[in-house]
Amino acid sequence: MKTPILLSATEAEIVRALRRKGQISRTQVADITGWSKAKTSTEIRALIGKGYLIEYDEGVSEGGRKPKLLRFNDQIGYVVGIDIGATNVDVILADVLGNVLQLLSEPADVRQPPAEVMAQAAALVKLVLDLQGAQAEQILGIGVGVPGPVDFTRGVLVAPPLMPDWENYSIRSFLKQDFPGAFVVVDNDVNIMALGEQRYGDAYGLEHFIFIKIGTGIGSGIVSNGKIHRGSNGCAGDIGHICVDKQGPICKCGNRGCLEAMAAGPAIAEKAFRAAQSGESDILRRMMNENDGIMTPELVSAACREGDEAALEIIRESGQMIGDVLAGLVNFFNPSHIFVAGGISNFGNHLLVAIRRAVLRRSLPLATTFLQINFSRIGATAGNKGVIALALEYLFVDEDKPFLNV
Amino acid sequence: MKTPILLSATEAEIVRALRRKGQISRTQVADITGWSKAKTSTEIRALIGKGYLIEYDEGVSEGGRKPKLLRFNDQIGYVVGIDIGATNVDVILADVLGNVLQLLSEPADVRQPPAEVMAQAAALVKLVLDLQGAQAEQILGIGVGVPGPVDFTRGVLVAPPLMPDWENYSIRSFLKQDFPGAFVVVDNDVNIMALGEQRYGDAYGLEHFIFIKIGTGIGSGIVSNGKIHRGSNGCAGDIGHICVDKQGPICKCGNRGCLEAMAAGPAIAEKAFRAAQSGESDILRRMMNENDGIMTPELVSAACREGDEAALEIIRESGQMIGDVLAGLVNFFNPSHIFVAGGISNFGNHLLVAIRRAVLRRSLPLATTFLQINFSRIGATAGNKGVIALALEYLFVDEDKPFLNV
DNA sequence: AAAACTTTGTTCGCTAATCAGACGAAGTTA
DNA sequence: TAACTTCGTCTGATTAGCGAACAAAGTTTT
Repeated sequence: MKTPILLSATEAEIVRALRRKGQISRTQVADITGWSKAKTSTEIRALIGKGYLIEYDEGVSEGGRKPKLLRFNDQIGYVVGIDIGATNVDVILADVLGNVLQLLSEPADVRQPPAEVMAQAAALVKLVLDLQGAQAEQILGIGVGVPGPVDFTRGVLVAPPLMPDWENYSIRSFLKQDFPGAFVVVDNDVNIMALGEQRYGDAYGLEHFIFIKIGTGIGSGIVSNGKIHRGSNGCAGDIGHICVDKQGPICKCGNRGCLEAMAAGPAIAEKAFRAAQSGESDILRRMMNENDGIMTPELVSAACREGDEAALEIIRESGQMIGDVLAGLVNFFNPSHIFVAGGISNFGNHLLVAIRRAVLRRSLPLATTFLQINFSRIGATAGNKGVIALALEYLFVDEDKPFLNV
Repeated sequence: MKTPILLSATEAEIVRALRRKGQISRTQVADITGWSKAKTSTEIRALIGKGYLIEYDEGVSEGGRKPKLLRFNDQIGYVVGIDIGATNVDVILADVLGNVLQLLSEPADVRQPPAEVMAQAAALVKLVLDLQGAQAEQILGIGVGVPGPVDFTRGVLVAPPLMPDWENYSIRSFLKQDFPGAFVVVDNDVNIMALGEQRYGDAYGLEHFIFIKIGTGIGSGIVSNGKIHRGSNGCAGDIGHICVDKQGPICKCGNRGCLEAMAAGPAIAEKAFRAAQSGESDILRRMMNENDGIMTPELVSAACREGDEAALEIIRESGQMIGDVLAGLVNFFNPSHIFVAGGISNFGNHLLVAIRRAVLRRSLPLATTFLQINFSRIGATAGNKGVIALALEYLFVDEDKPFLNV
């Protein structure tokens, strides 16, 4: 099967309307597009004939005949999302409505050679297919998220710090071997989380926002004028190495005082380790001892919940540094919303309050008056939702506007 | 006359093609659009009939009959640009091809009430009309640049720090009184410089770049995915108050160590003043004495050209601080180019080198490998070109896509 | 419960948009 | 000078798309 599915300009407009509304009647399509009912009707008949749309239900009457509601035909096939994290691979099987049908997650190590990791991912894809009783040929498209900078049009990583072996490795080519009928779209993991938030989260319909993920590293996804801003090399949003303190500790990137080195998970664990050892915090010390002497950000989170002052202070410091950096970005970019996600977001409101306070203190009033800073409520699943959203984004494309050589 | 000129979707496509090429033959239009020659011919005949296009010359033969080249009809009227700076108002009269016909500049003080400044601008517009022997009715559109945050759709300033009286003052309404036939588009001055650079400068066709203006203040215009990024409140690009030193001097915004307060014109003059007084630099002292004891950035610039080490060090410091901030923005935004303009750009290569060095040191390799940082070669005139580009941008609009209530 | 209205979606005839191809005009090349 | 090219127009033929009428399936009024 040829994919992505090419649509004429008229068909593409119907699909756009349908995507916005989820379900739609013929009359609504005519209203939205401005076409005559006649044209609308024949166009939709054609789309149903091709198997892309189906009449699935009757809507409620508004004083007359009930409308027949249309939606995408979930029988035409599946989309797959592959969310490659630093330590895990998630594989999601969904129908073309975006409903998640199967979800598998496995530990994985992206420092391994790309062929191995991708083979693992491909095996998982075959597994979810089996679980669903589906065939590989039924996969229409695959969206892939990777924790590194991506050349979006080529579907290739460029100079990824976490996974140097992946340089110039073509994820698209690999997946094309096992799933020749499917198109493959690859993007950076944080961009994908931002996309997920925009499609299925609180960022729905927003024009300008920043999605920031704080875990082992710190990265961000940027949406400008409603579209993902990837930058000229696909590495936009890499805020982890913005300098917060010229005298700060040396980061693995070689510079001093990077945000990531001072405020992310490892830095938090490091500070907590010292607080535990020095006796500054009994709670942290106890927790660390119960954990074989290993300090983790999760323990700090637990200590916060118990009200441990040292742990709280560590979190506040992180929040302030993150907020200081965000303050500059708010001045520069003027987003309407900032969404915070990642392991660190489990630290709760203390972190958020510290971030907000730092941003408000250092940003211009005009930029902060309507600014909202919140945790992503879909947080941990934003990536999973995003890879599906990415695949669905390119499931139907306007034949007049070719965009990438999938 | 009704303006902006509304075009059907087909007509709009021809206009887009024409804007890209500047001049075009019917056959080229048919090739670009994919329409039949018949349709192309009749559509163009209609546009000529309405007076929007003219056949102005014959092109060179490519082995057969010579094409008749089309372009916009410069007889249909004029566009006006009003570039309001902190200390000057520039008024430009141009034809619809973007050729500057008249240009007047007058000192002005934006701290005056807006009605006065706008009256001055309107008088200048009438003056350029007289000089050209043209009538007010012939003005099709007016592009306005102002040194403050603009709500683009309303054509109104919001919370402008330099010009508080302008809050909620409608530039559009004022100009509509004197020039009821013209549409009015208002934008921030740095956005406009970025637009000028994109249309008439070295940024031609670039997708992602930052235009930074360094003068009394420091501001930037951002282009993402080929379009001006204005942010959710229209104040994106306001990088002058990003913090470079938490222990720095207090800025007029109330915070400490803002980039603007430490690296812009006044800070440079201040440092030079001290160098002159302390005797650290004889050249600066002499120059200041010859200037009635008043130190200005221009004097520092002159001292640099004479090789004064103290002056050069001041410039290097400014460059480094600007570069430090830009480094963060490069990581975040990943532009392909940064263009530097404003009074400070007269300081020459020492400044640029210091900026580049700081950016290269602190930004990620991937983001800097292909990054170019240069002075805007159209620099001082970028704003003038930008206001005309802005007016031309909305001269013809697609009737199906209303965008602003001009 | 029948009659009158409403809304949805299809059918049908007509108009206008648009195409392919022929053609004349105006060049260049052999 | 003849042969070929390219540009733009013109001419039927086709088709896309509209409005209006209509059938289907509701709801509201009487």
